[in-house]
Amino acid sequence: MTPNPRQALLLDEVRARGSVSVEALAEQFAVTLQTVRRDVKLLADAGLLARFHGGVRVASSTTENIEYLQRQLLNEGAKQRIARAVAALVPAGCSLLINIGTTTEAIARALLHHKGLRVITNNLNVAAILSGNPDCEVIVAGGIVRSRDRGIVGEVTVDFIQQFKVDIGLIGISGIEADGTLRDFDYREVKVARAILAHSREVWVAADHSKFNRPAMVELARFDQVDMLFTDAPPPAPFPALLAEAGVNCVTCTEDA
Amino acid sequence: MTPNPRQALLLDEVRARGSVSVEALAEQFAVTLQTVRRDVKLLADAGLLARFHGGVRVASSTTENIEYLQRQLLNEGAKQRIARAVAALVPAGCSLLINIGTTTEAIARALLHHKGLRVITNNLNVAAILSGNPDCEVIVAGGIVRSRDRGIVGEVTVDFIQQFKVDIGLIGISGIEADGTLRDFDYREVKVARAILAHSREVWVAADHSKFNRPAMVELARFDQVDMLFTDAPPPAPFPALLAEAGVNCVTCTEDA
DNA sequence: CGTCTGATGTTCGTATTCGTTCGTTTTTGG
DNA sequence: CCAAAAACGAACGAATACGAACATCAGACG
Repeated sequence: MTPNPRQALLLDEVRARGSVSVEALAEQFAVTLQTVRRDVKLLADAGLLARFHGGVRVASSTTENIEYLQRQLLNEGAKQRIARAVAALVPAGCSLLINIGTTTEAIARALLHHKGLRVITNNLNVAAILSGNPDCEVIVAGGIVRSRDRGIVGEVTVDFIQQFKVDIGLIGISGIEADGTLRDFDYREVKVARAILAHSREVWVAADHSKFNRPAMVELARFDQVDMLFTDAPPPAPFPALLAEAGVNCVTCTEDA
Repeated sequence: MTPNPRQALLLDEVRARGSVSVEALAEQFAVTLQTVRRDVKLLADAGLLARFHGGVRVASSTTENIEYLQRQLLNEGAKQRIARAVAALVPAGCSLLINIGTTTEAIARALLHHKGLRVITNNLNVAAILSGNPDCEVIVAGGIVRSRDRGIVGEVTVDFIQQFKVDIGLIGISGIEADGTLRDFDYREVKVARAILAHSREVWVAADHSKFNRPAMVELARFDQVDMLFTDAPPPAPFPALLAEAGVNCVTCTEDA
């Protein structure tokens, strides 16, 4: 027989939240744990989901890359709050450029039910997540896939992005230094990010509080190139002054928003 | 067929609500469960609805991922056998072009532990799967992502692929007709597949037995362009003769291999 | 008026799904 | 390294859904 609607919803749920416990799924669908396990086994056997002890996650994150998985779990709550805040401000029908980062992936999940978006990305995970939104045109940039985080980088990628001009450029960032510079570790990724900055009418940056004062090698941009900054806790000094001076609109999504 | 007015209303109802239980439909139209089942069977056989145990939902037009889920569960065993056979013949360190299809995804999983591969693909799932292999350089083609199966298609994609020349072009296929033509449903995907054919030194086709004599719209290639064909059951007549004539090396992976 | 045909209701045997229980495996915490 | 706790998977049974066969009824048609 054809797949159960519950199984389809389960798949959606996992894709929307990244990873869910068996227990949470059982409660949500009002069935026993055993039934959830049966559904989950079916979907996992088909390669649509990946199981782990205690729960299940999207198959696209089935990497053996421990480091990346850890990063993904880090500050999960904060990322989701930031993602919701960003999604709330993205109007229907606009065009976006989204780059690499665990935060931007959370944002992609939060955009799953937006209408009429056009998204260009160099992040394989973002593309996979948003392809689940039938009302969203997803364009993926070509190039070499980094196994570390499934980002797409390289000369070709930059060239590809330069064909477009979008409403909002949405970038995650590795570090924000006290001199008002946004920085990242990989210069290839920085090249892509710069291309995104140059081809967006507005630039939004998403960064949880751990990124402030975190050193990173390659300079990506300065505050005055940024229009909005989303974070989960008030930035420490001297950032508020710097942000104000540069005219950055800073959105802080605290715990109880 | 004479479209019963009740059946038309039933169809409307299901489309409006996404999915409805048989019981609810019986109550709504004041008929017995059995009658609803008869209607539902009729409409499902006509491909207008999809049934599941306990109810019915809209056919995959609105929720396309369901259809994909179904396809992925279909012939799972056969796909895995084919995938293993293909993987066994792929030498270490070679370059591959892999296109869209559930079978090619199974192949990607079977290639997870190969060494030194270089893979170019227009399939987001293949790219995601193989990015888990640290010993594999994955290059993804840029372009528009089809939400249906996460394939990447479009002019840009074709251009992108034409930059390369690889050892093996690996393509999945929708239908193989008795006149020796390989066919697919989407002409955009066919354009990509043709580019792959043209830029591979060798062409391998993977197709489970259900693809033989399955009609599809757009001609992709002819047997004489193919070097190897992988399938899970001996091809019916007249295919063996055609394959031999065209010089195609046919690998059959039967149940107990 | 009788019969035929097609649609619907009824009954019953079969198949599927889901919850429960219990033994096994994995994880965790000392 | 061992033991407790949690999670998993297999097996069984109850509830439910399904489909086939047969009965019933209404309208068509000679």
